Amino acid sequence: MLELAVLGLLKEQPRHGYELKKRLGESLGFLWGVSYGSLYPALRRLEREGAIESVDPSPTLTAAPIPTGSITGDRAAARRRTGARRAEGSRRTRKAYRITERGEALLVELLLADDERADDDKGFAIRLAFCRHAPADARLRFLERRRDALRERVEQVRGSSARRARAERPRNQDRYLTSLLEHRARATDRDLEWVEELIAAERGPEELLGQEGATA
Amino acid sequence: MLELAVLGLLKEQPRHGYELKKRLGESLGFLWGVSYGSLYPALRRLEREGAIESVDPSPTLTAAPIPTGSITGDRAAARRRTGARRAEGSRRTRKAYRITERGEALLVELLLADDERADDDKGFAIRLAFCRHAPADARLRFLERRRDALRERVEQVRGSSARRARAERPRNQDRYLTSLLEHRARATDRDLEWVEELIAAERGPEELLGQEGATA
DNA sequence: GTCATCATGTAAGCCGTTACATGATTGC
DNA sequence: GCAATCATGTAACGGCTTACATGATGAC
Repeated sequence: MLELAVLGLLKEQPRHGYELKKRLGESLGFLWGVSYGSLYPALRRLEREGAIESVDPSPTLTAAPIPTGSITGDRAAARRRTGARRAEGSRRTRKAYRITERGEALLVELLLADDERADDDKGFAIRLAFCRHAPADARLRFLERRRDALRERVEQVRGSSARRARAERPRNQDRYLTSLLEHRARATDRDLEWVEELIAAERGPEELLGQEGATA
Repeated sequence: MLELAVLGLLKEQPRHGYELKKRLGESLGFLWGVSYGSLYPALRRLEREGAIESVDPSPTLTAAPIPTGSITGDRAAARRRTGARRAEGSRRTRKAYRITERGEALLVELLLADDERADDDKGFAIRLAFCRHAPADARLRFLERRRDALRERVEQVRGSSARRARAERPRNQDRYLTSLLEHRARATDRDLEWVEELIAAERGPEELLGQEGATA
């Protein structure tokens, strides 16, 4: 999840850890709080796997022809000050990363991965927030998968209610669980409608948004 | 969370681990999957803390006058077979627990604890499913707390949308995040309404449910 | 020169998971 | 006597958190 978010943000532009955390907090703060204790290890992990690479230090570049050496402008300023981060010395000061081709593949893979979180509300929300960085077809599959999961859930909740109605007519002293079940059923129905709208918009953007067409 | 659920179920009646897991899976399976790997350690933890106690083995009882020696009936049968679980030998066969007074206090405490999960949807759902085992006043405070958290969230989401509208008019290529925010705002509004209904029902059960009044 | 902020990292811990090991009871 | 299932437990790991340690830079 964290890795997906990192890759998503790095696809926009190279950034360093601190900035990533700030960005994450700004856009997803309401459903997620990332901490350094997980962010930095994640960055090293991703670098080890070749999904991202440290930008700036040397001419050993594996990937594409992106103009090296300017992250935001103040990156260049920082170099002027410190002397290119001491060329190779004691490390410290900011370390920016850029996404690689492997990273872009990983982004799609993570978006479509069906770990436990695939059917999880929060997991879906986070994925959705970053799915714009994935190609259109992956995005569509992602949404359809969610739709299917929700449909299944609707069935399930219905079954569950039915079972309860049958079995627990005697000791039915828990109106809380009942109410929870009902509320969840309604919420799931709405989630489903929403996702179906998203899918429709994905397929025929012409009439549903005047802003712009397909992104990828 | 797990401990809360365990205490809740044990308040109904004494049970052993395996049974607890089954019950948990039945009633909350749709939002939770408990595993032995966490259940059994939790039981030992709770026993160590004096929140629950092993039922049956000896006449060293700390708590109330509950008829010892019959958990479901087949408990007695099991004893007949194995010889009172070998009195004190190699342990094995079922080990049932009963909630203590300390445990009942802990149940209330956990219900009202404001750890991170207090403002968390899933956390609330699980608590709600078991809050019927808490006294009425604790239940009411629990619901009010949730209501307040949701109200705050509504504000927050509104603020967030406003900030986005102001700041990101230029590079607004993410209709996904926008849609997510809107959907969440609506969902939160509905959650709030729902909780307010629960609170109303809690306060004046007369007209809202014909089944039974306050439980505790 | 010192304080706030930017920036990177480590260590310990929490709360759960899966996978595995083992034993007892029941039904056939 | 053998399989299914009931029943209890351990080990290793996962992903994330908090708290802590440290260092660089810029403002005053």
